Amino acid sequence: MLLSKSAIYGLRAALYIASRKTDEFVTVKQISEELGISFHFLAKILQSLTQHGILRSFRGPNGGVALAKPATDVRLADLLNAIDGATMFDECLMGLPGCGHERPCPLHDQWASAQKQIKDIFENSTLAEQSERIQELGLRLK
Amino acid sequence: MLLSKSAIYGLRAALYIASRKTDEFVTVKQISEELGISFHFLAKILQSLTQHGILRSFRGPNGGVALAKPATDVRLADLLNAIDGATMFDECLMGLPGCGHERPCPLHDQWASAQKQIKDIFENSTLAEQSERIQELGLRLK
DNA sequence: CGAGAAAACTATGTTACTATCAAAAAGCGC
DNA sequence: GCGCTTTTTGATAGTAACATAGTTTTCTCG
Repeated sequence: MLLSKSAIYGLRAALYIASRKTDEFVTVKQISEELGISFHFLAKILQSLTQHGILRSFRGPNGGVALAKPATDVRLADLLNAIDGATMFDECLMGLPGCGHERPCPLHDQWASAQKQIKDIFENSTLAEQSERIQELGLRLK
Repeated sequence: MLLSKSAIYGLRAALYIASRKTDEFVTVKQISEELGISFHFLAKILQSLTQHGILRSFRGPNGGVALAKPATDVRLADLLNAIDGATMFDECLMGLPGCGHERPCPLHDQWASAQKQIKDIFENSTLAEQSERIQELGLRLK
């Protein structure tokens, strides 16, 4: 699996929040029910998004979570980074330390190309763009 | 990590064997020492390659493992398949069941493109080609 | 045939990820 | 202030991947 479950859940939840197009807070419970994700598990994931300044949260009645900044300012890569820390975008396919242009592994060149393409998916797209697409095309998060 | 440790070790070991350009048997111990991989762990991986008809093995003195068929007939994808079974080449990036052209997830199209490129790396290259490159360019397996 | 060498098999331990639960802290409204 | 709601935090299991150790089986060669 390319992404961890945590990353996938966090991604879907963030897209769900952004697609609502409102600043109102949503409860974690509602998100978990809408997307079919374990409430407690999701709560912990969203918590780390909050700590990384991607979401803001309020407790108590009418509380919940919301985006901490405009959806145009949140790249998908930021989400993955906040959730899983180091990603596989820069790792050698064969796990060799110090693999690079000077001391390449056998698959280095081909992998570098594919790697760039994957990297671009997450670095060149924002929550805003994606939620736009979701609403226009009626894409699913579940 | 895109590939599991098992897959990486198996890949490197297979390339090592193919690069020797001889039909003589190599011991698992020698491979494990040359590549810096745990002997027992590697033995288990090579065992499954043997069971899938990619390697052949002999016990006892002068025993060891060798390719079961010409290196030109072994695609890298065959190795991954034998080691890990189902790969991530056909999975949805967001883990949604039934994600496809009709009911796509938000990232489906972009991912499908990157996915194809990765798939090609493993399906369109054989042990023969890669070991050729390794010897010509002096690439490293460790 | 017996000794040694090597793969094959079985078992155990370690770590990280996934998932769930329970309690605490914080905020809202009456 | 009190009770309710909701996030936050900490603790606890289950599971799979990673790693190591030991034992058994099979083969070769003297």
